[in-house]
Amino acid sequence: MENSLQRGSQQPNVLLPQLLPTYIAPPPLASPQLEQQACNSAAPLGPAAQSCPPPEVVDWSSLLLPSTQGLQVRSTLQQAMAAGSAAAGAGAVEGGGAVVTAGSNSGGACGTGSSTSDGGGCANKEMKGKRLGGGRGKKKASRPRFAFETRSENDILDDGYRWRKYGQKAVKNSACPRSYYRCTHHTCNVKKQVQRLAKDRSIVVTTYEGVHNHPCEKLMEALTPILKQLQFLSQFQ
DNA sequence: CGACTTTGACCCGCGC
DNA sequence: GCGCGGGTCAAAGTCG
Repeated sequence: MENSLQRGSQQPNVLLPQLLPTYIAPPPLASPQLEQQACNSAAPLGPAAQSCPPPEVVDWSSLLLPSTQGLQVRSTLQQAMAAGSAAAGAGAVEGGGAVVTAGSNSGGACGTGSSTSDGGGCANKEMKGKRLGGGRGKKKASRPRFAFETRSENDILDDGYRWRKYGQKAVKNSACPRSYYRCTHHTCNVKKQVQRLAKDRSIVVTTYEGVHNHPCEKLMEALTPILKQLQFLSQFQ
């Protein structure tokens, strides 16, 4: 295991734009469509992929710029998102390479697809029996969900929230495994899927599902001093 | 010791 | 009805 990468804080040390799914309520898409979009963007190989417009490609590194440029991009993306990503096709924000550091999520080969018989891993297969009561599996939740692409060397975008990985799976027609993350906040049930494009591994497809019901700690941290400064300065006007 | 990742197995929806 | 594939669970392992 090489989870020596981002232990404790899956986030890279770079604070990505907080625009993400958070309080910009993502447009509730018709779930089937959305799912398909997310699907297609994640594994655009199938024939159906053609019918689905490509999601936005965002260069996070540009968003990190302290200048207004970053803000511009943000607003652009926000608009795109607000415009209803289902309609997609929205303007693609694209840029050069990413500056983001911190190791990628390794991932790599895992029990692929329909569970390879590896022999390693789970020692006690008895736990199979235990699991019977867990009626979860795939539930087509009609929660707000949207996907977008980012160009980054990082699999995990630091959107200011903390995520816990709860699964990884190889996806059909894609050489890259898909990782599943869940917001670590107790009351928050937001999930996200992360997968690299098979044809262009520099692009990460992130699919968010749900809306955070709690403030973004990092955002608040970052904004607090600024707000204080603004308050202070406003006294002299 | 707690938080997190890894990873095989399980569950279930959907297409055929 | 069956099989496939995606999504989730949870034990085990790792790390700070």
